Amino acid sequence: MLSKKKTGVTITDVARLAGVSTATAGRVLGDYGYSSREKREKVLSAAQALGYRPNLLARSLITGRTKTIGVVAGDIQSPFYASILRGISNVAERNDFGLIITNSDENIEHEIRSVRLLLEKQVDGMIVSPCDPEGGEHLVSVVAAGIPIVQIDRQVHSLGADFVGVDNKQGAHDAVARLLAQGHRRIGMIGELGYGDWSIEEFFALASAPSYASDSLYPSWQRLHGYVEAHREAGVPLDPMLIGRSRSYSAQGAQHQAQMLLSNKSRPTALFTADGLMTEGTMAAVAESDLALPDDLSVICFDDLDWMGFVRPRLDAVAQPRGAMGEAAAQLLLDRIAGNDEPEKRIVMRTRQIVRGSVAPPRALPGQAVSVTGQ
Amino acid sequence: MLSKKKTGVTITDVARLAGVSTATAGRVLGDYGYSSREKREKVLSAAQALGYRPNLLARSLITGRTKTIGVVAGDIQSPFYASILRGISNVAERNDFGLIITNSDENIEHEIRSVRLLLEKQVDGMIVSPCDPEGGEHLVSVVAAGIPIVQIDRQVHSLGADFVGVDNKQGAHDAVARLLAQGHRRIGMIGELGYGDWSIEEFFALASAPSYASDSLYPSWQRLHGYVEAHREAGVPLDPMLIGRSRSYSAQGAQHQAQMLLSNKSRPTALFTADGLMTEGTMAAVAESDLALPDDLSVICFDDLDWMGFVRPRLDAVAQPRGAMGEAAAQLLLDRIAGNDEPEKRIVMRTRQIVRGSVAPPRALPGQAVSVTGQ
DNA sequence: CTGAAAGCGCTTACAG
DNA sequence: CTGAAAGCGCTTACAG
Repeated sequence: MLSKKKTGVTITDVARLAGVSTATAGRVLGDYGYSSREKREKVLSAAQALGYRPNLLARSLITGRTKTIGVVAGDIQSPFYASILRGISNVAERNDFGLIITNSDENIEHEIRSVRLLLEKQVDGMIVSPCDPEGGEHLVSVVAAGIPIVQIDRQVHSLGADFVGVDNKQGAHDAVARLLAQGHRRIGMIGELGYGDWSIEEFFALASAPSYASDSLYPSWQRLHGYVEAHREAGVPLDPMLIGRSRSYSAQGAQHQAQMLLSNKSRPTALFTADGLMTEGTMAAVAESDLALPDDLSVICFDDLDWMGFVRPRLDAVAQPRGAMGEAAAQLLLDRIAGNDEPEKRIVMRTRQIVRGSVAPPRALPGQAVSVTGQ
Repeated sequence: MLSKKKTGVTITDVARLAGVSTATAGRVLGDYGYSSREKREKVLSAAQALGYRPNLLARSLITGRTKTIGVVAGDIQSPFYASILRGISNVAERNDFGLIITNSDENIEHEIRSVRLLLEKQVDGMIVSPCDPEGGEHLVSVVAAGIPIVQIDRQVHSLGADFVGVDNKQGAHDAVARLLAQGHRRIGMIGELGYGDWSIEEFFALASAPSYASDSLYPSWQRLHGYVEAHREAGVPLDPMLIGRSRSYSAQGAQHQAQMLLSNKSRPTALFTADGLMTEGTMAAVAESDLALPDDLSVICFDDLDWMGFVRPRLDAVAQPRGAMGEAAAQLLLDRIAGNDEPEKRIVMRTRQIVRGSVAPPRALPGQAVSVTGQ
C-alpha cells in the first residue's frame, strides 16, 4: 500500500483564487514576463494564503534546465572529497542550484551507473573525478549531448572537458627537495600508483628526461614525477625499492607497503606519502614500529588533514586547497551551463608546503654510514 | 547566450521507429503494463538504436514520486556527517534512489532554506539533523504534507517523526566511569552544550535526580547526563568548573575551553570530549601544553575518528556506528516512502568503548594530594 | 495485449 | 499587460 502523496497546491489553484489565468499566475510566481501591480498582488496573496510552492519538476520539463548539478566523487566519506563537496555545495547553494551526489568507489561500473542516473535526473552539468583515465566513453557521450562536465583531481585523456586540479609535480618536488636538503638520501614514497603500464624502473627512466610531461597522468604518478625531479636536481640516485606501490586507494595497502619499506634493513630515513589514505596507512605502520618521529624517521604527507596539526609531532604536509578546488569546479561548471563556450579550461591550483616538525636530518642507522651533507 | 540543451531522444521517437504507440513504448520502456514479446523486442531495439534515456522528470511529474531523498546535514565536510552520508548513499544507490544533499551549518535559516529547496525538488522524503530542538514548524508542515522525515542524531520536540541516534548517556557514562575507576576525581568535559536554558549548576541539580530523562535533549547534554550519572554512582562530587561549554560547534571554542581548564591550578587529570569537533579543539590545546598523554592527562573522546588509531598515544574513544546510523535512517525512510505507517519509530544504537592507551591512573599534581583508589 | 486520448504542473509563443 | 491554447515527456485509465 503506497502512501498517497497529497498533490499540493498548484498554480491553477492560485490562479483561480486570484481570479486570473494560469498564465498570469505563472508570470508572477515564476517572475518572468510582465504583470501589473494589481494582478501581481492578487496572485501573491493568493499564493501566500494557499501555501503555494512551485513544482520545479514541471518547470524543468519545459525549460529543459533543472538547476541541478550532479557530482561523481570517489568516496564522499574521505576528507578529500568531503572538503571538495563542501566547496561545490557552497557555490551551488549560493546560486540556488541543487546538488545530487554519487560515489564511484573508484569502480568504473559504478561510475557509469552514476553518470546514467545523473543523466536521467536531467542535471544541467556534472563534476566528475573519473576513475579510469582510459575509460571515458560514457563521459564523451555526455559531453556530446551538450551537457558540460568539469573534471576534478583526475582526468580522462582526450575528453576535451574542463579540469580543476593541483600542481602535483611541483608540490611533491618541493616536499622531496626539502627532505633531500636535510640530508636524506633514502626517501621512501607510498603511493597508489595504480594505472600505468610501466614498472617503477621504467617510469624512473621515462621521468628522468627533463622534457617528460606527466600532466595527463594520474595524481600519484605526477607526484612520483616530482619525486624523480627533486632527486635528479640533487644528484641523488633513484632506487625503485624505495617506492611502495599500493595499486589501490586503500589504507591497508599503504600500511602493508610502509611496513615492508620500514622493516627493510636499509630502510628509508624519510617517507613521502602521496595522499590522505596513503598517509593513514603509513602512519598506522609507523605507530606499530619503534620509530620516533622525526628523529628516526622524517615524514611529509601530500594533502593536509585536520589532525596533522595536533598530533605529536605535528606532521608536515603539502596542502591542497580542497574547498577552493570544489568552488572553482562548480563555478566553472555554472559558467558553462550559462553558455560560456570558451575553449577547454585547465585550472591548476598551487599547493602549499606546511612545516610543522616532522622533518629532521637523518641519523646514522646501525650498520650504515650516512654522510649528512644538508644545505 | 544560453547553450541550448539538445532535447534528447524521447519515447515518441522510439515509438515511431518501432512502429508502435507511445503508450506501448512506455509500457515496455517503463516496465509497467503488458506487452507482447514481439512489440517488446521492437521497442527495445529501437530504444537501443536511438540511445534512448528516460526523462525521469516527466515520469515523476505524473507518478508524483521522484525516487529521490533529500538530506539536511549539519556540515557534510565533518567526518561525522561524511560517514552518515556514506551510509545513506549506500542504501539510496542500492534502491535506485537519488540523493540531494544540503548543509544547515547549524543555522536555522539555512535549514529552512534547505527544506524548501528539497520540497520544491519534490523529494519523496528527507533525512534531517535539525539544528534547533524548538524551531521545527517548517518540519511540521513537511510531515503534514505527507512527506516522511527521519531525524538523525538530534530531534525536534514533538515533531512526531522517526529518529535514529545513539545512546549518548550510556556511552558517556561508560567512558567517564572508566576514568573514575582509574582513580580520576577531577574529570573535565569539553562539550558544545549550546541549547538549554540552564546553567551547568542547574543542570547538575536536575540530572542528579535518578528519574531524570534526557532523551529529548541535544546530544551533548545527554552526554553530560551520563557524566553526572557516573559521578553519582561513584560518589564523586560534581564541580561545574570542570565543564567547558563551547556553546557552538567550533574547534576554536573547544580549544579555548580546554586551555582554560588545563591552565587552572587545580586542573583536571582527565578529559572527556563530547564530539569530534570538541576533540579536535581539545587536542590542539593539549598539543600546545606540556602535558604528556596518558601520564599527565587521560583522554577519552566521544566519536571515534580515523586518526585516533595511529597517533601516539592512540586515543580511547566512544565509537558511534555512523555508517550504520545513515543506513538505518535511509532504510527507515524508504520504508515510510513505501507506505509503512506504523507508529513513530526511535532507533537508538549502541556505542562501543574503544580502549587504546590514552587512559592511565592520575599522578599527584604539584601541590595536590591525590588519593588513588581505583582498581 | 494495444492505441487514442487525457493529463501531471508548469511555461511559452501568440493574439489581443 | 493578459488570457486561451499548445506542449514539455512521460503514464494512466479506458476502450477495444
